[in-house]
Amino acid sequence: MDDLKTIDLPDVTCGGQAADPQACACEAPRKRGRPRAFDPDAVLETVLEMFWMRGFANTSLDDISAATGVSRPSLAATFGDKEALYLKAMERYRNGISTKLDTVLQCTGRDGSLRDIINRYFDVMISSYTGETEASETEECLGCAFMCTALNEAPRHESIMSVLQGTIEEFDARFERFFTKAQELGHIGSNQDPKVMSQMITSLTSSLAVRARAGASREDLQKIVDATTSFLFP
Amino acid sequence: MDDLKTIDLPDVTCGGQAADPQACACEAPRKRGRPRAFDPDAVLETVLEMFWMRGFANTSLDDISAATGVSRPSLAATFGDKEALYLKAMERYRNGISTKLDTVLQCTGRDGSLRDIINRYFDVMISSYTGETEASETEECLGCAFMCTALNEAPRHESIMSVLQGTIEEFDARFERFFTKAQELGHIGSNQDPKVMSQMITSLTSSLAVRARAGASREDLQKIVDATTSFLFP
DNA sequence: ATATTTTTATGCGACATCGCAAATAAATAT
DNA sequence: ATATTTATTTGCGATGTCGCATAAAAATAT
Repeated sequence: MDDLKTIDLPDVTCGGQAADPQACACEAPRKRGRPRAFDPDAVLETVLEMFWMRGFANTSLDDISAATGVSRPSLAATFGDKEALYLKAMERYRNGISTKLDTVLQCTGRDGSLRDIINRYFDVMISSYTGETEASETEECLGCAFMCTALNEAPRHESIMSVLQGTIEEFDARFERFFTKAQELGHIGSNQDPKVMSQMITSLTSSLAVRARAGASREDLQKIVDATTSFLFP
Repeated sequence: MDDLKTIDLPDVTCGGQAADPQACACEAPRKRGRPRAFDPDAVLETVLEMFWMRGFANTSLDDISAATGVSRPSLAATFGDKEALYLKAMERYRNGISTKLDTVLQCTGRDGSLRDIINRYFDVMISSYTGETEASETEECLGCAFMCTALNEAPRHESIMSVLQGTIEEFDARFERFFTKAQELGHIGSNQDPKVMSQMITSLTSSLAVRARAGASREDLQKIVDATTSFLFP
């Protein structure tokens, strides 16, 4: 259970100094004290996987320390307390998805039909939720790392709650922009409401996340998506 | 934060012996040993509220013992370990909702149009998710007690995972039956697919649960429902 | 070389959490 | 009345969890 999936972010390794001191090609002026012995970004990746599968409360700092090889005091010095660490891991997660969606949800002139774009979108999400990126058939039921854990903690952590709200708003806004533009380009009729369309998409997305967590396979989810999209975009 | 909402189940107090020994009107032959000093069903109600707002891992048996006045050994003797207690509380929760849906989702000859029925359904769910049953304006963000907690624990508890799967299947099946019957009665066209319709409803339901947990008000959710239902049932 | 800065290593202490065991209490059966 | 059954009470012990404090290590600045 070590290779969940690698979300490749725009490599911001520097500033956080990589494990190998000289390996960092960028022009960051070496900081003064003892250099870090670990890559914070790699640690966040591991931390994300742990929170994803165990949740916030079930993941102890000792567990994280053991899994990453970074001592607890070092974790605290780098990321802050457990809640801050969780938020940073989730920020990473959301950024990873967000950049993928930036690529997929481009509704310029013609990158295929609207339905194709939406299908590509769901393909990305299904991959993320099932962990079946290419051929890495993981046994685990992933779902959405943020939803599956944040819903549980939201009432107890003001910060998590507000990030949860923000994420939903951001998602809504993204799709409203998308469908508004799609309408301007004539991909959907002027009688349709972009807000309603985006509600359909976000609803289905949350449903996929839940079903994936409950063990639904890529095929199961794909069927649902196909049925819905052929209904919405006939 | 004590009065979340009272899910009134068909009163099965007996068999579990109420607090007042003589108050039990039913013909259950008094059991042999010392009678219970608490009502297991009332305890389950409190336990449900606690798990709902705190999640499984964040709710300790000591917390529950303190909140209910029942000692930990008594809890263990009555309900089993923490996981069993959680499952029983959630079973109670699901039963409460299920019986409400039995009432609401009757698609016989004419109890109003299909759209009215669906609107009644969402009204029940919104009430449940926001806790605003009549005038009990609770500040808390409820969401779905089961979704918000079970998604977090599913990978770690085989039993919770399987109940989660079962709940989803049951929900799907319920709506498929509903729309199939609605189609037979001519409420939706024969060109429409009951399976797709039920997917739309369950998707929107999960979306409402998530949004409610993130702080959406009844009005917020109602807007989304109205927009979607007027799209689906024009 | 020495000082300064930053990270790492080790460990302590307070508290929470759960399972379990033993003693006590309150009812019914004989 | 006595025995039996079931619940309750009390408390111990092992483990997990987190924050913090202190000492050591590895780099740069002067």
